[in-house]
Amino acid sequence: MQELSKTYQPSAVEEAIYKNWMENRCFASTPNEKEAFTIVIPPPNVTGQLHMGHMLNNTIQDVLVRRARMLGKNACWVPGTDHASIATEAKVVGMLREKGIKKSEIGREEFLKYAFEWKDKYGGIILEQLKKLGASCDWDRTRFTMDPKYYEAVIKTFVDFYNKGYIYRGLRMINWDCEARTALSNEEVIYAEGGERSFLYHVQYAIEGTDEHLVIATQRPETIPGDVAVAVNPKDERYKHLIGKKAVVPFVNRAVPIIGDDYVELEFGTGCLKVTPAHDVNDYEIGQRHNLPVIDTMNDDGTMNAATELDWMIGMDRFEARKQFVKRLDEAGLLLKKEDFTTRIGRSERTNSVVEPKLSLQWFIRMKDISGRALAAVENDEVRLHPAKFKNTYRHWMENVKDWCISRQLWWGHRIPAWYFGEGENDFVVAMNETEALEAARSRTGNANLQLSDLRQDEDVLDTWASSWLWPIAVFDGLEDYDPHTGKMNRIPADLKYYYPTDVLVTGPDILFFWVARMIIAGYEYTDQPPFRDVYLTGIVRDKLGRKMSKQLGNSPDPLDLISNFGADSVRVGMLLSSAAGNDLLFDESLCEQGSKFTNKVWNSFRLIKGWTGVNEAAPQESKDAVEWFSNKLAQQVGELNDLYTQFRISEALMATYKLVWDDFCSTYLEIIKPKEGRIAQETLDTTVHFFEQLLKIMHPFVPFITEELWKHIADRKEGDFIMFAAWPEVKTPDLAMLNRFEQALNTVTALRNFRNEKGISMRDALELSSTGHFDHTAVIGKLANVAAISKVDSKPEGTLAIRVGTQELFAPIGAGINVEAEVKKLQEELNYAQGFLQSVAKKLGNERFVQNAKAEVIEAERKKQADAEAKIRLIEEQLRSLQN
RNA sequence: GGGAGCAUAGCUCAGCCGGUUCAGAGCACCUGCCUUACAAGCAGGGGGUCACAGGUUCGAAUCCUGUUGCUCCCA
Repeated sequence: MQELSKTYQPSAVEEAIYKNWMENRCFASTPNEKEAFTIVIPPPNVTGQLHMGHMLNNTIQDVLVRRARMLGKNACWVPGTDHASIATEAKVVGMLREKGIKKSEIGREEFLKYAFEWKDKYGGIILEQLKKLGASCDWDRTRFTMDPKYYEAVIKTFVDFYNKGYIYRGLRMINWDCEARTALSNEEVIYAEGGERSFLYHVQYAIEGTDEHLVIATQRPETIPGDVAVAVNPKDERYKHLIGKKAVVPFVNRAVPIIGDDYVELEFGTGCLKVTPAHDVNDYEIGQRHNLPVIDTMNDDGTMNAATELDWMIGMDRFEARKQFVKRLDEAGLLLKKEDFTTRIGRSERTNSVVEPKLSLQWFIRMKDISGRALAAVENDEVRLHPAKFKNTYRHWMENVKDWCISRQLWWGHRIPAWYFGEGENDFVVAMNETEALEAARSRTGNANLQLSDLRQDEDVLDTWASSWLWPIAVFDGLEDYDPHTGKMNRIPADLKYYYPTDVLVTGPDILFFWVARMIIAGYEYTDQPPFRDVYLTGIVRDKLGRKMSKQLGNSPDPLDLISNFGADSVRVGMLLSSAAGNDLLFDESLCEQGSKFTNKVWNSFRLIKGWTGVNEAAPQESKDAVEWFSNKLAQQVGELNDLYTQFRISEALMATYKLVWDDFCSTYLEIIKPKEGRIAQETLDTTVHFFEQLLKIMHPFVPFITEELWKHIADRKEGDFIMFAAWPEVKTPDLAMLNRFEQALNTVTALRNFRNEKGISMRDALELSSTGHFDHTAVIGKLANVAAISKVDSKPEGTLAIRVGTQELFAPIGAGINVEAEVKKLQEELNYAQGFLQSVAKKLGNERFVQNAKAEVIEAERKKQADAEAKIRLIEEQLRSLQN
């Protein structure tokens, strides 16, 4: 290889390495005799762009997959994309609009053609971007939620659920997006933090047959024409007497009953509530309780309709209608008050349009009926959430789960397999395809002459999540042999059998209900097993000020820019530093800088080792000590790392790796064995290369590129010998006593370095020391602290200064410039502290109850503290005496 | 309105089934070093009443109660 540059240049190697991995099909997985380790990617939106959230999420997945591969498992990471019906349709509609084409004009078929073109053009982008990150996905397995097989699986489950009675079609209050003109699930409605500003209008209604009035309070006066009652709390002394009478709806002049209902809060507004079942969920429920009619005064696009019975209002947008209505109320003297009010306004996640509660005929899944096992699975840790605190959130949602509205008034998606043969609400059949539908319809109607042209398929498509909840199963074609007619699995596909249940799902807590919970439900429904064993919930990537990253704020760096600036390895390290599971990550580019400093450090340690020449001579003592120590340290840290990984403490695992490489290997081990002239004992060199290889392995999941590169260069490799397949270091039991002794030696080194710093003694000048005590690993101390000798003495020699290390002392000759006064002052302070400490320990030990109650080890530890403190005090006092002489 | 969670060094976090793993890590900061792998570096150092107030205990960052502040979820 060529001259090694002084700094690591990621751009020079990353692309070639990824290409090499691909050419050797390193990521491909097929079932074999090995244990499988499977992750399915949370499929990003097909039209999406890679953002920082994807970076974090996919880095974690890649770390887990790469480590599993090194543990000898058959690792399979399945990539893919989600059709994201509402988001994608909105984009395609926008694209067509720019071309001057209206969706309604071109019809369904034509529209879908455009949509697929769009998908083909943009659908692969995000996956290509993941390759830059180093993602080791099995690209051959790339799936899309609208692939023909996947599509069929989704339809199958619909038919199956319908057959099982879990799906029904009904008139319900749903969330309506007037802009996208589609229903939304509860989860797709978002509420601004802290609510939104609005007004509460106090409107006067006459009471029929009397001169009395009542005053209702409402935020939505434009819905007044849809009023069918006025409700008061039956306990409300102010209005009790009105119950049973009738109120007159302003302008419409409809007399509606005044009813009593506990829902009405006495303190809120005026205590009188207008009841408009068509336009408010709570009103709808009140209406149900009191058998009230429903008057729907609004069109699907948010304009008012003829049911308002007010000509001027018909066709007017709901917000304009509100203004006009208020104006007219005011003019009529019926508006008594307009007060500021903060309220929670639901907005569509996709269009930001104010969501309209609307009564609509939609398809629903009875969630309660199917979610029991999914709830239990998380409760009893069959599926483990990391961090576990999300169990609470999960339980709460599952226990209060509502029926799921799964129909969307869109074209891009899986079309609902229901065919209508008549005008009645129940004149439909659900079937896998037209042929089956026709057959079913004929048998239902008893009309054998019924033709396909007499049927019309439901225009709507399914909610995206009603397809992606099958993801962990469908990516393995798991439902191919499921028969929706019998509800039985005819054959379990080989891939499903081998890869499923998958091992880990890595995703954000924001889609815990949207997706994770539903996958668990679907998993049990179709496989009797959970879709995954562990769920790693990442935090949200925010900027360093803690704000969410958004296009509007422009505070989100482009991940690809980051990669080209710092290299993928550095960005990966940057993402994972301080991103504990479930904790938001306050991202800052300086984290990537830290990452590149790390890769650079690794690069340079490689350069150092590569520059050595092995010679056939005995290794010096300190090298032997260092080898023994580092091999124990490595054993200890491998155990620690394994432990951290099992707990999914990925960022801590990274930090442990970082410190092992930087502090222990580079700053300590290499500094000890580093030869003067580049000539090193062959034996030491070989061991060092071995250590380096072990370190490359444990670093590899975090920094795959540089480790693969250095793996090639640190030793001769055969073609096709990749570190990504190298065996993860074995678990060995470290010699803790040895580590401890060495640690003491390093403490001595620190004390001596500190001594040099304080006294201004250069590292170049060797120290001649003496001591009354015993020191282990003196050769190491000698090398790291440049100590010529530690000679044994019976007592402190004249003209020396004592350096305390633990309970021992080293004596150094006093140079010319010792400031006795300052030295005494410092010692005096230390003495005070030590005495105070001794006092507190003595007090503890003097406490009978402590001695009686505390565990033996604890008391023993306190005794040791006491002895150490006493020894220390003696030493300080001696030092003081000798200084003051 | 209901529920959950958090508050430890300037920043990000670990420690939280009570006692030498007890006050810790990384970054930032300060001091001194261009020591032949790396100044993207080396060595050393300072810095926290563990949000506040009570309580339990021989002993509390750790357990309990309350207060304050923040975050998230649900309605």
